[in-house]
Amino acid sequence: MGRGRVQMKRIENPVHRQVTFCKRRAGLLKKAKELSVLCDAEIGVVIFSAHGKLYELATKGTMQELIERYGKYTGGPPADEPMVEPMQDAKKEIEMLKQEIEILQKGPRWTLCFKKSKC
Amino acid sequence: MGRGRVQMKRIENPVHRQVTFCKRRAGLLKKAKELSVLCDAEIGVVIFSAHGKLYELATKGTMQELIERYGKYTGGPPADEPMVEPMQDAKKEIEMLKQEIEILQKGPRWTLCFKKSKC
DNA sequence: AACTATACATAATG
DNA sequence: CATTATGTATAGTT
Repeated sequence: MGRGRVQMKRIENPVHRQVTFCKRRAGLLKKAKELSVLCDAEIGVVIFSAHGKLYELATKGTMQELIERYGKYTGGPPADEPMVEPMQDAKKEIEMLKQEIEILQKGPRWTLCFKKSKC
Repeated sequence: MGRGRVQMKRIENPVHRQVTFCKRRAGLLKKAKELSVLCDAEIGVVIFSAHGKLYELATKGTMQELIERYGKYTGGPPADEPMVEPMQDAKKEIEMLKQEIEILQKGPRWTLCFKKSKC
């Protein structure tokens, strides 16, 4: 990619991470669309950001239809799985958010503020 | 890409199309995994080839879990179970922390500010 | 967000 | 399947 190599690990700087998320998300969806058109495939992409916002793409029909097709392919109606211990997840999330706040507060003010970003 | 440009239309030559499908499918899944790791996102990709074969990727948990999450997000919580007391507190705290992060991120209304000091 | 320098993906070959 | 020439994606910068 751009300048210098990229470590395949979570980007710690929140601003940097957010910018990368926007750019790469756009790139990924574009690639998915291309693959679908070039090779006549039906593709669905679902992305939940770290903060739980949903981004999606379904290249033919709707995501619902694709999910149905997926369900049929993998074998029948999905059995309800017991949720992972929600409380544990919550605590984990709280920790991460606190950490992020700390980074934001410490962090230098170098970046740009995209006030009306689509991301 | 490689040599020469690529028309964004279905590749007619079946052999060529199949090769491209394999390569780009691998590339797409790799990109998805990278985005997930770098930006801490939960991503699901479902690909049905032109001949109906399924390829999939879920970066956290299973595809089923992701589909469930998708359903909840888009359809709203159908029938919420009563939350346990500490769970409610946790949710509340998460909300507050997220709000704080948002304020911190959007905070200073700027233009360009490359200095580490306030502008 | 626009720009630029590079790393990467990949179409065409071998 | 390995190589390689080129077009893209995108990290860092401003």
